[in-house]
Amino acid sequence: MKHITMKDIAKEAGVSLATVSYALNGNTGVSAAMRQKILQIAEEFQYVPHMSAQILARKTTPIVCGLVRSFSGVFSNELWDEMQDEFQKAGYLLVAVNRLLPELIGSDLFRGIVVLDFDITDQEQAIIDALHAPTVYLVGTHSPAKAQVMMDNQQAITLAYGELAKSVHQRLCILSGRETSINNYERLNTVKKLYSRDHPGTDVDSVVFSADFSYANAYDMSADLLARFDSFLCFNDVMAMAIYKGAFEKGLVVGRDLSISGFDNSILAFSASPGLTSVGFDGHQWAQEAVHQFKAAVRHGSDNIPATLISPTMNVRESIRYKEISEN
Amino acid sequence: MKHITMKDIAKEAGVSLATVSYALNGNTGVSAAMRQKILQIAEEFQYVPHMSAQILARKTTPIVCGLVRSFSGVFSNELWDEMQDEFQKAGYLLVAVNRLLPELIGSDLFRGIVVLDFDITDQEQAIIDALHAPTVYLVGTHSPAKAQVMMDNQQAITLAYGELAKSVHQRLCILSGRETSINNYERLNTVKKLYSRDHPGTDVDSVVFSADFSYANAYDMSADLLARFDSFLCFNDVMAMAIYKGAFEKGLVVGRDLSISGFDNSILAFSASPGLTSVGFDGHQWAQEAVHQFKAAVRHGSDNIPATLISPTMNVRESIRYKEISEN
DNA sequence: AGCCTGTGCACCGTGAAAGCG
DNA sequence: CCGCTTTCACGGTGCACAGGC
Repeated sequence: MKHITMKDIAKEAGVSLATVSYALNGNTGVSAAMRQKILQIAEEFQYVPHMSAQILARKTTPIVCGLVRSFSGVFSNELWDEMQDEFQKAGYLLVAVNRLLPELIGSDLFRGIVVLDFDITDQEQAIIDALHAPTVYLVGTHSPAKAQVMMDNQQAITLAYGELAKSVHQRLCILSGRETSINNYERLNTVKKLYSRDHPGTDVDSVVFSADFSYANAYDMSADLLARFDSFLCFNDVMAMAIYKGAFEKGLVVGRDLSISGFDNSILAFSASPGLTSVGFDGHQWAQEAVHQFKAAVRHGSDNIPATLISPTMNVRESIRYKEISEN
Repeated sequence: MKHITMKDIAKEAGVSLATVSYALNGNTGVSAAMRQKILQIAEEFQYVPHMSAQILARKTTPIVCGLVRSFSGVFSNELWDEMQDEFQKAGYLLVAVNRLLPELIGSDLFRGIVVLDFDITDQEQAIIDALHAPTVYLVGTHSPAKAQVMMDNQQAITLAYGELAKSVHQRLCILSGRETSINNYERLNTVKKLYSRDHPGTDVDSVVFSADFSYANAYDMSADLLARFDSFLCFNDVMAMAIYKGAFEKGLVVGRDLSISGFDNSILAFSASPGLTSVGFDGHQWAQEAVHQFKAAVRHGSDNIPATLISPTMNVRESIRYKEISEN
């Protein structure tokens, strides 16, 4: 089962390798008739270019490495699909990798990197930086001067906070995530300001609890928190589900006895009972911006590219019990 | 920012390219001292082999293409991690792609394919078959003679059925998935036999409903189904969550007024309230078998490799209300 | 001459076989 | 046989150039 090469096509067409190359690549220097003939033979032979040889000869590659470790949070199937589409439209091929293997990403196989995941460690950051390859971060990085497409955490958490403010439940608990996360930092910073504005004189830190974005941690804290609070601003959907569970076990009904808002608008949010009100981000827009940034990084390097912010959308479901509004 | 090549190392070490090649590849024909020197220089220069050139020269590649379209079902983050680990141990590098791009998979860049997803279309199947590349299916294929690592659907659905049989709720509804799915076929076939055995004279088909593995479909049917049944054998967790929602909206409590079992043991199952009893599969074992099959496919081709079955595990949570057992 | 069509060949980075003291 | 070098092949690219009208 031999692989078809340009040589086979050249022999069949009775021309040289160079002519075949020109014809297949759409370059000038071949007559329309000859190009047609060559393309037809290529089709007939089911010719597929040898990617490695192309990369070697062209000294560039269309393959983009997507670093994605977890699919359970905001990086959903939808975003994954959108990313593939958008990169493909731009002439790239996106593949996903789980781990930062230097032998892979340092090997000139990839045109660049899209970091589609949370919380790159310093060590991983160092590996990426050492590559000097076009890199786009979709999740926040400690290197602020890099190409980034961030969610607008400030706007998003303001939306969530505002939604809970309309609730009958006013004993607010803020369930935050991992301290090292940029997203967490931005959200926390914003919500602290909002809380301090609305509750002058009270200590914000007394209502902030960190569960590391983890279900298990949030669940462990849930019984205690539910005894003291009735309104929960969760920094991701997973932790919100843990509060659901704690409430369920106490016989409390979400959306009646307490209010919750989530973050990410993941599959958990709409499949929960009752549905979890959650802020999310438009995957299509995100993907488009990512490709846009990537192109810029390819042209000018990853440094000093202004970050793009993705606007959040509020997905209202039934997890918040609103005040009765006296409008007639 | 020039890429370091073997030539640079050769010049630095004062030897030929071939010597560098031998030293780096651990081949004989180099003195221990020279090898040491070369390795040290490579380290110092942070040399990373040019993967494309390696593939071209070696006429083989360590990269394996994982075809994965959705991460929401049984193919979880856990399995993705396990796969990476196991393939890496075996000397391969796994990357994930969510679309069957002929220009990628036909390009000799990949050593083979691992189909990690559900329901390959006939067209996609034809593309894969035409490649004659080592291929392992983790999800069931209509080509039965191919290397496969399947979940033991028969045993799994028997476990789920048996668990529901212990429930106080005996008006059983079987919520099945997509008709074209092999997994669905196997599960349905098995459960029909079990049901017919236990309910002689009744028509199995009157309790089987297909919701295509989809949340929306299952939700649309839920109100009707809940009026007629109180025990739900769901062929995936997503549909089970839709029944949760329908029950919630009717004021019914899962695990008290009705019983449900899921399938996949996904994040939905343990984060649901109450926890969803669900059969799952050990990701580690699955990954190990996949690599084992892949190696066999590399050696002997993908045809006529006996399929491996992965045993299910039953994860009991609180979604089933059991009969009181009079044991003292 | 000037334009068009097609060819020869050096090159990419690596690996393997053959050669040589 | 050891230790190293020379040479070629891998598949494709694209420049420089040749030949025809």
